[in-house]
Amino acid sequence: MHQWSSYAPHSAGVSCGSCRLNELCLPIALSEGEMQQLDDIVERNRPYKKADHLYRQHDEFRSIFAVRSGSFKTYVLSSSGSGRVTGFYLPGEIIGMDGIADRTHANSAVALEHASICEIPFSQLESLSLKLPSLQHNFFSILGAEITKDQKIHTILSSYSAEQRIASFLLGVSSRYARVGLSPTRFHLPMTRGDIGEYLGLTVETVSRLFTALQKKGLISVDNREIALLEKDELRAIVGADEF
Amino acid sequence: MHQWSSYAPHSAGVSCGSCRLNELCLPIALSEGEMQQLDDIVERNRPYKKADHLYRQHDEFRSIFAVRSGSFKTYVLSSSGSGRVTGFYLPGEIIGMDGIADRTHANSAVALEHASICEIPFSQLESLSLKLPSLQHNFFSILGAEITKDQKIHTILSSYSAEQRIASFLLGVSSRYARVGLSPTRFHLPMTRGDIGEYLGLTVETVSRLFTALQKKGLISVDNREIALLEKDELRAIVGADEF
DNA sequence: ATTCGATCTTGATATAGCTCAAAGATTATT
DNA sequence: AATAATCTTTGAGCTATATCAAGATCGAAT
Repeated sequence: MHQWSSYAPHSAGVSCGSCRLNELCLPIALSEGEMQQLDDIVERNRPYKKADHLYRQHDEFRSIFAVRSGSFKTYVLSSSGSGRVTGFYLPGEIIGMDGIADRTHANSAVALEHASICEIPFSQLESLSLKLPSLQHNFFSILGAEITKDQKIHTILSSYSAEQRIASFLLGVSSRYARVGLSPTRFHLPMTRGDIGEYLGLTVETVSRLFTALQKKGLISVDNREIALLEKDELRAIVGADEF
Repeated sequence: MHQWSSYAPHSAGVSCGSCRLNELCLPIALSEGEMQQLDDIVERNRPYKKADHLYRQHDEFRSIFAVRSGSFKTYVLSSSGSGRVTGFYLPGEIIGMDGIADRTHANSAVALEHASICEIPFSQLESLSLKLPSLQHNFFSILGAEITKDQKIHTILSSYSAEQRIASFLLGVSSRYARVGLSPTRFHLPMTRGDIGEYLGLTVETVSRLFTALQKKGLISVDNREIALLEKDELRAIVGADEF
């Protein structure tokens, strides 16, 4: 499946136990012994370059992947050829659950920048989950979180204005960066305006215009893909009270 | 949580083993002994009347539910009070997975008509899944299918025209009815045009107009909520080659 | 360093679907 | 059976966002 470079597969001495993301990932609340068993099935592949695919639509589903560094987008190709982005995955997040149900990936996943992942072969994860109740529980929670996230996007797409979508998107990225200890107010967007548009059901032009508009209102500052959230409360107000 | 009428809880002699939906539900491919163990944790509550809630947004998550008969919708209330429908659930489908991640339901679920369900307490399902590999496997698949379904709606909402959304919706309902052995070409819609609109990100008026338009084109026939799909291939063509 | 392709911005115009409005049909309630 | 409430349809006009177009900027590759 993967071509191995001279890169040592288990380079950087990385293990779940030593990973700074282990409290956000599959091993949450696992004992040391349990984590070791999980570690034994995790494959730490070579890093991915920008535009490398993790898997492609219709590929056989074999593993789920935890993003260790960098970022990915998932997308589907419509018959007309134009893709639609279905998700963005940042460090500490899990990709590939779209293949569980029918053993075939429903999306393609591609790196947006240099990135590294932990590959967890699904059949081994299933077996181990039978032995480690906390692991089974964690994995159920991760699947549940993906469901909740997707349903939230459903609400966003079915009822939010373009401005609300963009505000909601920026706040979402902000809290996802915060989760892994990065700044919630200044961050780099790894995806293009076009990607954001496809994800939110808007055109590139609308995304660009709204970035400009929010900047003119003083709510954010935009320097190409460097974003600063200057007035989070006002962004929240745009989205509507409930969120974030 | 539930008020018990004089209705006998395990009425109708129903068990997973005797349920005509067991090949579409949690017990797929379970041995007789395994099915019996699952049966022991399933609670078959009194039927629900139209507008009865199965659970409400923010309720503590305790169980998932399999629809035995009738149908439900799930929805969220926005701060502005207007609800947005997040899903419809027909016989043989599972509701409540929106509560797994943070132990609190993200949606409300309400019966669209007289309906009955099987309640499966989640903690018992987790315990039993540790003992029955096939059950764990099935539940992973069901969660995965929910994820795949939600991502498909994402694509629909982010890129389809109103006509494509309606065509896709009707074809989707059709195949869901077919799955439980009902006619894929003539069926009753349990939800209002307004519900469909909220679900698809359209207004009632647009939904109504498109039903009329598709009828005028001869692709469907509409008699209030009785729908007949007359030209499935043309509906598929509207949606775009790939689907259904 | 230069070039080429990709990405981003901004403007002008078009349109799909929304909003407002009102009447008709269906379903629930007394 | 009558009444009320909800749901559905249809029309007319409006607006948010798409489309089309053209420059400007960025960044990867030579």
